[in-house]
Amino acid sequence: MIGEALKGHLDLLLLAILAEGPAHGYAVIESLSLRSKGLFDLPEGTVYPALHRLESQGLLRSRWQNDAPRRRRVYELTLKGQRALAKRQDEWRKFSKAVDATAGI
Amino acid sequence: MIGEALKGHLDLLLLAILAEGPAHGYAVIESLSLRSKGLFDLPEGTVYPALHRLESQGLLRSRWQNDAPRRRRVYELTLKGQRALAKRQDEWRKFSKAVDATAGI
DNA sequence: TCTTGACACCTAGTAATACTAGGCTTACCA
DNA sequence: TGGTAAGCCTAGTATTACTAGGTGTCAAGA
Repeated sequence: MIGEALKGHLDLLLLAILAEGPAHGYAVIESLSLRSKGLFDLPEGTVYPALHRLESQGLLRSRWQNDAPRRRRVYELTLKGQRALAKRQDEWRKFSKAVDATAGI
Repeated sequence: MIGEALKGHLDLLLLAILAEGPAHGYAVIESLSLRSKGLFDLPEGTVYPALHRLESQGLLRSRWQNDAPRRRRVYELTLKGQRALAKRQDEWRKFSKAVDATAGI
């Protein structure tokens, strides 16, 4: 339902969720839905590849958790990821302010 | 400098600019830059195809202006475009609110 | 026992879209 | 007369979210 709107902002959301503590993919999806009150109800095919991308960029680190009832890959922010989050939050503030100003919001 | 952030929101910006009155492409580009204080400094290759797309969707109507010193294609909102703008403004408000809530802004 | 559904992960391919990089013409000014 | 700004255009590219499939485990109910 959100169409193309999310493009370029998903990374910010994922990093922000994981800034509150390590979590596995499925939990991230639920947090996104919860915090956005259902607006960001993202399919797994969106979130998992994005997490892989962020990890390959060094913004996240993951490990397999074997003591859980089911196998889970738990992600957490790296230092680089924390810095990237701060930068993206700042960019988002500027961006949304500029859209507001331009679109007459 | 805005990268992928704009994806899915450009239409809103263009419709909002043209809601203030008819304008030609080049002027739209300048208005965008001005209103966003330089953040939305978009290349022509971004704006012209987008205007064509909006026109093909029936949200804009264009006519060639021949009395100007140079030939210009002047765009204006259709009724459908006005309704689309209102809808997209509403979507943007919800979207940006949800990002704020999710990203800890 | 069998089946359903939630949990939990994955990937190949698709569609949409902003942008790059070119090209064209006309007017104006030094 | 040569350059620059105004003004338009499009073919191709890269990125990215999503679709649509797949795998397997576990718990609860029929």
